[in-house]
Amino acid sequence: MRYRKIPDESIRRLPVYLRVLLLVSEKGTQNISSRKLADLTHLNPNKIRKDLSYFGPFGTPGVGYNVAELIKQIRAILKLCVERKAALVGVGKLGSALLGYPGFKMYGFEIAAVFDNDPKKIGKRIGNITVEDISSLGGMRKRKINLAIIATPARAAQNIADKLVAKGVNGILNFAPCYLKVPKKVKVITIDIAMELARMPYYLPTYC
Amino acid sequence: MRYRKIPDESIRRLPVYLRVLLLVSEKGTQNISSRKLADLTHLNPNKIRKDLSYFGPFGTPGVGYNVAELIKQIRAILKLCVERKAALVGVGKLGSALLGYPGFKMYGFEIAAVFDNDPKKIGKRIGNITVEDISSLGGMRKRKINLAIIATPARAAQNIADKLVAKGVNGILNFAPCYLKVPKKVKVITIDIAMELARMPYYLPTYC
DNA sequence: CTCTGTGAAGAAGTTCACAGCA
DNA sequence: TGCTGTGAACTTCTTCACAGAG
Repeated sequence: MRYRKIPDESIRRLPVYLRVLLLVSEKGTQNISSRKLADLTHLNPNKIRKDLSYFGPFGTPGVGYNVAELIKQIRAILKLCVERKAALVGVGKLGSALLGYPGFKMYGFEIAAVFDNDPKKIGKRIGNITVEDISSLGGMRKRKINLAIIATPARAAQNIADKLVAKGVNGILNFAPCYLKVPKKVKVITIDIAMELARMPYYLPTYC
Repeated sequence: MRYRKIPDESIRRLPVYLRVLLLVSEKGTQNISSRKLADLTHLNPNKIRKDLSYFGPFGTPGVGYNVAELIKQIRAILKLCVERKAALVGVGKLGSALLGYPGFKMYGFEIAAVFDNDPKKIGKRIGNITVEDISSLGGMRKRKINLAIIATPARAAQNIADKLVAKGVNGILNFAPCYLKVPKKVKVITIDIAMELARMPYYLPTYC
């Protein structure tokens, strides 16, 4: 495989592959073909082979991919092979939901600290985590937290992002409906829930 | 403007434009240029003009776009000009958070019914809505609900999607981490929160 | 002058089609 | 035979660059 620029879209799909691979792995499946993977993900098998080929020849012609091996490889590509600690900022309804969200574990994420600015919430224990004052964002480096999840109102998000970046965070999952300005080295992924829903009616047959 | 296939990516950006237009509209701004819109959205001004030009010549050379007019036009394109009612299925932590989420209103969405299968939750009042038994999904058509939000565990999602489609729902916002098989006429948008986070480490400088 | 609208060029992403290995 | 890996073709999306309107 010669070097080529790897499409962001391919990176976006790797977690999809990982999810179904973990699923079939639990069922004891040893090998899986790109066609079977395509069935399970509803993607094109050519696309899947191409995506994987950017990183190496992981498969065996005539056989397919070894499930355990491919899981290991995708985890390595995505750098999921170490446990990652994230700070959650904002313990409103959405923040609380994320705190209890079981899905993060499968990719090796742990919410290791929780912050809010509401005095009524600070000091409160949720599960086995104590809500800290947002002004005490320090100690992130010491606690090896370099990811953060922002679940605050939009008006607070930029200010919090600035503070997080200053404290060494270099990846932010942002649920606030706004654009966050950060240094180039910091990666922001924004999930704007209402905005996702907003484009739905366009695809519906309903007239206006 | 001659007919061309409109990129899905352009549709995806229309709600972004709408959001910032509503924002500047509140501040009393009358007109806005593609360059200013680009500043506010962090997108390329050429791209913005191109996106809008697929639907008509909304701007005035030398002046820009009339904010109120463009808001009206984008709402029409996205078919957001009527109030849309959605059913929420699954009143766990995430479902509850979505029920109280204020962001839907700005695009004209209302959660008009809530369903769960937990007897402890059925009949309970949350805000001014009563949780209904999931087996009584009927009456959706009568209540003019044709959108649904699935916030259940993955194992339940497909079954619920089937029922929703049978009851006339033709747009589903799915938070369960799984692929939903639905008829072609039904539009599904899946938000897999953990999966979004899963591709973050790839972009970080951290070694594995 | 400023700013839109748009054909044309360029970049990115997908699919095809097949050589070659098991 | 079955399946991977991959150049090449194709499609989709983005950016450029500029004519023309205000």
